[in-house]
Amino acid sequence: MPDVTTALPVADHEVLAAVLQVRAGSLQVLLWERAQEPHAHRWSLPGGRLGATEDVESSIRRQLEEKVDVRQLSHVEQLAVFSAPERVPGERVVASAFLGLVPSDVDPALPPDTAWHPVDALPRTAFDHESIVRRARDRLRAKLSYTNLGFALAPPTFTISALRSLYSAALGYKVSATNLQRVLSRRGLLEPTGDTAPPGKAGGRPAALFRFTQRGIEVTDPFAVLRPPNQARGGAAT
Amino acid sequence: MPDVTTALPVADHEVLAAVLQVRAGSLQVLLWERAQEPHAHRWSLPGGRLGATEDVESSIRRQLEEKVDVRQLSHVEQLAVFSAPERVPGERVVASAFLGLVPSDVDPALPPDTAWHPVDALPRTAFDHESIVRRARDRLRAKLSYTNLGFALAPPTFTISALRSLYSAALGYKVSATNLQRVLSRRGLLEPTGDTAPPGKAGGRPAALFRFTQRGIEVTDPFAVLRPPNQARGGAAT
DNA sequence: ACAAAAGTGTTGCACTTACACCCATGA
DNA sequence: TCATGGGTGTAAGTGCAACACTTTTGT
Repeated sequence: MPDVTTALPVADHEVLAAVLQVRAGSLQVLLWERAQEPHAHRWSLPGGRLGATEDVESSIRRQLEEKVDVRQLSHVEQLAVFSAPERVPGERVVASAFLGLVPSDVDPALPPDTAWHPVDALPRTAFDHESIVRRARDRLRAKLSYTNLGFALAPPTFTISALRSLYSAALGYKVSATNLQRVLSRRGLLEPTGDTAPPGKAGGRPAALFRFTQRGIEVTDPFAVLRPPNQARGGAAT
Repeated sequence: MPDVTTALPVADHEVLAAVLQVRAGSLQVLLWERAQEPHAHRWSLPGGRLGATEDVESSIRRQLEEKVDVRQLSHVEQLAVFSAPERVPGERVVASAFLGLVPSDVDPALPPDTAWHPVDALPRTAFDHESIVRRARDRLRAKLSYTNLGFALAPPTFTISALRSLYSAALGYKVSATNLQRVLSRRGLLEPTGDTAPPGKAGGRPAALFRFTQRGIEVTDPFAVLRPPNQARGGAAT
């Protein structure tokens, strides 16, 4: 076998984040436009080199500070390592990719070279960043179904129809407000604040305001099938 | 903010794998006993340094060759990056962790310092390897429920009761052979070979042999809830 | 014939979607 | 009082767990 271990260290390490937010009815990702070669004028994920005294999650939070205030990030999680030797030109760089989420009610001030782009209509992207965005989008879509991750897309309080818009935009298909409310309520994830939102100009019943009962991520629907016997949910109790 | 980016490169990169197999009715992981400091006599996951010309998956497959023939690995996937600065003593090392699976019918020849250990009764482990094993176990358990990953634990052909034992051992709770067969058959994952296995000494009806229809991993149960409207599975068709 | 093990039929329950209907407000 | 949008009741469909029963072999 060829000796592939001779040149040590073999790689620098960078961290990258696909920061997603529902904006103007579509799921968008934060990108910045490269001014310099390589891949000048292409759009790139925010991030940078891993520092000596930080782990990858601390690092991505630190690096995002200049784009988005960390307090505005409602959720951050690892996606995967991207490590193809030629993934970037020049010195080899291994990347740890992250998914970040921002609630729909915040609109961070951005540096001039930075902008939001719909994930389903990306501009020309640098390196392998398009596949990272796809991974982030797919991860979000999956977790919206079996966890409470919706809290990370929503403002502190919201109407059911506003929440429906967020889920529809993130998932890419229409969601029924009726069923969304029932699913989330049955799981105990939603509670009414007692307040109502003012109706629109055309009138109509004022919508009740809700909040998520928990702000941290939690798996709410752990087993699709093959559940343990005699558990509370699922199964027939004779 | 403190400058954490001065010392470059900040880390070497290693790859580690939790290789799991159902053996003797329990889910076990492949570990080797460290002879030297640090952490001498503790048990460690197989792996090693990332080479200059390989990506992390190629690397872990290469490194595992000396423990388990790569052809015997039925599935390999990334788990996560472990990057705490002090996770190993001395020079900093960032680790990419993998889950590997071996079918229950193979029994690889092992180096003398290497052995299988039940994941729920681990010996004293080195560094952060115990949490990597836990992550691997949890990932396997989750994916057994919503993908066809069972194929990676099973021999090419098997009886339903043998498959039931594998699922029970991996999941950690009893699974009904009746319902397991129905769930997998309904999804089109199982097909009869036409042959039967000889009955035991006490007699009994001979068991039919089955095989998985696909050998690659595939998500079979993608949405727990919030399915797209008017899809084939789930929902009420009027 | 009897015991043992494998596989099938049937029933009941839980969950979800779809759709109709009722409720609250502004003009 | 009428239009508009929010919220609830109800029925239908699907999938899974439990358990009884049938089938097929060895002794």
